[in-house]
Amino acid sequence: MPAKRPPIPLSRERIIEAALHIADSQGLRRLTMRRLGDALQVEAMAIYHHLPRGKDALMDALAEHVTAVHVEPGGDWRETAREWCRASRAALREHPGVLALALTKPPKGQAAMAVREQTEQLAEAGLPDAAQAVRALRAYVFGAVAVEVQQSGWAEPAGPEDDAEPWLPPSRGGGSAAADADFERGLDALLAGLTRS
Amino acid sequence: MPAKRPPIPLSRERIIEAALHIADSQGLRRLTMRRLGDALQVEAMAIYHHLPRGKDALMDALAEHVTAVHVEPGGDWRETAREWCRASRAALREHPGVLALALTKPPKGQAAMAVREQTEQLAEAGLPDAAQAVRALRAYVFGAVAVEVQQSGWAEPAGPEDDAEPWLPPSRGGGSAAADADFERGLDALLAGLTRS
DNA sequence: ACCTGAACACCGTTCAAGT
DNA sequence: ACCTGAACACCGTTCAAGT
Repeated sequence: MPAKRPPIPLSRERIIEAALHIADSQGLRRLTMRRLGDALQVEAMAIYHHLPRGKDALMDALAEHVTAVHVEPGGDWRETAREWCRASRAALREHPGVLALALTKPPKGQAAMAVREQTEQLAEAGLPDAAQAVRALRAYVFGAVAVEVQQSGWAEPAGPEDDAEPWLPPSRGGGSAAADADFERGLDALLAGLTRS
Repeated sequence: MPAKRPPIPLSRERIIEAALHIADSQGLRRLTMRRLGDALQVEAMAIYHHLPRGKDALMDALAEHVTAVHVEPGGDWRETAREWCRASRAALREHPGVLALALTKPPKGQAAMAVREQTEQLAEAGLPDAAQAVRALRAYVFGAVAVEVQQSGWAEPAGPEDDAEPWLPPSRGGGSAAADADFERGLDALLAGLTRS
């Protein structure tokens, strides 16, 4: 007989990881407490022990996970801003399944802290209205990733056959290299605009 | 006794209207076929007669409704683009409850047609790479509205007391006038960037 | 043609109970 | 402390039936 599954203790981190996998591979609408329990080899009710507010808490945690990024402030404010935007874009693109949450839920917890951190870094580096700049940068990243993911064809039928991969290589409707170039070009333009305001 | 309710025939339009009202006032997660039926004075199952693919079709229709905008092409391409962006922003802001769908679902039907129309108008007006410009403009609007709605505090607790209003006046975290000015300023910068590329 | 009733499989969440 | 079983109210969707 197979060795009895070693009962790895459940944890917030393991739950979030499994939830991201389901959301990215099957879509947010198929992310279910019961399915999540199955993926974790546990009854759905066990999850409530680690996320007391249940599914709402899970959704919040997913948005937070994909949206709480950090960078070290090297170079001038322009370069710091660039790194923030690149890191944010990468985090969002990695988990298209929860993009809707990330773009829609106001930042809480770690995510709110990351926004404050970003604002302070830019202000310290000498940018006059850092709060407004951060809003503009966040908006830029959000919009760019939204159209990239739309164009990639994620959220389409896809059928229940394909299950394992986190997501197909984003090489459709223009390809990743072109998307990268577009992103950097738009980012440069935005940074130029922020300077002379 | 009260006059027997006049049986206004159900229709796709009435269904979508009622669904938008529920989503905007109570959130997408509370938009339910049964609740939607109640709002329309009809059993939930009647809806399937007008939206054969059920809830998926409803979600598609909501995204389409809030995303399929049209403008008449007056002035140069810059002014046409501006009008597209203003109209898109207005449509998205009017229905924060379905913003997640609008930013996330690839355009279909009327929405896809609107994108094509916009591209053609800009190309006809002499813009070299109109397709790329439309992507950039859509991204700009999406991102701007996403942070505006996040900042407005929509999607917060709000409780089930407040039910009637479509949405509170967007006068929080900076106010609508400041948001309008930010939007126009960013739009000008983007249009300038599109010119010299 | 349009709507309803009953039924089915599946949800989120609670609570007492097990270990 | 951590997980389970059973239960409850609610969900999407089907299908045969009513008018």
